Amino acid sequence: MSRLSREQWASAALDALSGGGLAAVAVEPLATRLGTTKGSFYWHFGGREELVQAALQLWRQASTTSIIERLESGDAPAAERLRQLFTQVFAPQARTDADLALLADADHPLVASALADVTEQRLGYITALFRELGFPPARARRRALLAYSAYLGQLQLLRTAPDLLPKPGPARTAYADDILAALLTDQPAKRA
Amino acid sequence: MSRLSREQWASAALDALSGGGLAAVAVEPLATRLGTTKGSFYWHFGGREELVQAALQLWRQASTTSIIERLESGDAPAAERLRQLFTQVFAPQARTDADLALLADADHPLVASALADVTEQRLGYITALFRELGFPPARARRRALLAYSAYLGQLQLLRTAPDLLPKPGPARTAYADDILAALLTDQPAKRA
DNA sequence: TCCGATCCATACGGTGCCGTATGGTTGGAC
DNA sequence: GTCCAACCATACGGCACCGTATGGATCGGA
Repeated sequence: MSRLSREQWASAALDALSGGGLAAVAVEPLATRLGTTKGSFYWHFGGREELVQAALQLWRQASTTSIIERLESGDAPAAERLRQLFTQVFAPQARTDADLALLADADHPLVASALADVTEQRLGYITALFRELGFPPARARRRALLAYSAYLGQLQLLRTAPDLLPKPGPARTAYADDILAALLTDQPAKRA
Repeated sequence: MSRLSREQWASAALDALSGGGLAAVAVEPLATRLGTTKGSFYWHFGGREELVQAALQLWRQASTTSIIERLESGDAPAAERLRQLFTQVFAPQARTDADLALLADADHPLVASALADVTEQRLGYITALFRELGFPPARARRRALLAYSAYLGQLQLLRTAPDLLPKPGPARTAYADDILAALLTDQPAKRA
C-alpha cells in the first residue's frame, strides 16, 4: 500500500461517520479498512478527537456551503430554488447519511458545535428565500423554521418508517406539492 | 439495600436511555446506579438485549398509548386537540428525551422496530384528526406526514439550536399559530 | 427451626477500543 | 550511494463493558 495523507484519513472518517455514526470513527477499524495500522494514524493525528474534528470540518463544507452555492449558481427564482431544495430530500440518492448520523450524536460537544453552525447557515438561507418570496421578516423566519423542521423530520421518517411515506410516482409528487403549498400559503387557515 | 425487581431494572434502563441513549443502557453502570451488582441483573435478565427490550416496551406504552389516550379523554374538537399536541412540543417541560434518544439509535434493530410501531400509531392518529377536520383521506395523510415531520424536526432543533427558535412569549405564540395555519390551510399557495 | 428456593456479591476471562513506545522502512536532497 | 526525516508496523498496557461461575446471603413455608 502507498502512504496515506492526513486528508485521506479525514475523508475515510467522514465516510465511516456517515455509515455508522460517531462510534464508527474508531482508529483501529479505520486503519484496517484503509489497509494500514494505527502507526500511520498517530503520525498524522494527535488522537481520535482530532480526527473527529477533521471529519466534521469536511462535513460543514460539503453539507452547506457546497449545497447552497450550487443552488445559488443557477438563476432560478426563489420559489423554484425552494422546490429544488425540497425535492432533493425525496430523492433516494440524496446524501443525507451524514446529516442523520450527526443528528444522532448531537450530544457530543464537537458535533453539537458543527450542527449549530450548519443549522444557522441553512436557516439563514431558507429565511432569505422566503423573504425573496415576499414574506415580511418575522414571518419569513417562522416559515424557514417550519420548512427546516419538516426537512429534519423527513430525514427521520425516511430512516425509521420509509414505507409510511408516499411511494415514488404521483403520490409522492402530490405530497411534495402539498408540502410546498402549505409552506407557501399566505391565506388564513381553513375552518372545519 | 432491599432487593430489586425486574421492573425496577427496566425502569432504570428507560431512564438511562432517555438520558444517555442506548449506550447508557449498560449493565455495570446501571448496577452501580442502583446500588447493586451485576449478580442481581443476570438473575432477572438473560442479558443486555433483554433489558433493552423491556425498556423499549415501557417506552411504547408511555410515549403513544398514554399520550393519545390523554388527548382523547377530553372532548375538545379536532382542531383544538391538534393545537394541544403541538403546543406540547414547545413546552420545555415536555418529556421528549426518550424520543430523541431512540431516534438517535434508530439503526439498532430493536429500536427500529419500536420506532416503526410508534410512528405508525402516531401518524394514524394525526391522520384521523385531519380527517375530522374535513380533509379527504389522501390529503389528510399528507398533512399528517407534514405535521409529524415538523414535530420530529422541532425536536432536533430544540436540542441542536434552541436559541434559533422563537423565545417564549409573543414570538413563540406567533410561531405556533403560523405553523398551525400552514398545516390547516386549504388554499392555493401564494404566488410570489 | 431448618431447608430449599430465591436473590445477590465477587472474581474471573473475553472483547474491542484508545493511546504510547520503539524500532523498522521508505524516499528525496545532496 | 548516504543520510536524515518522514512515515509506518508491532507490541504493549489500560479501560470499560459483557457474560459466566460459584459461593454466600436471605426469606418463606413445612
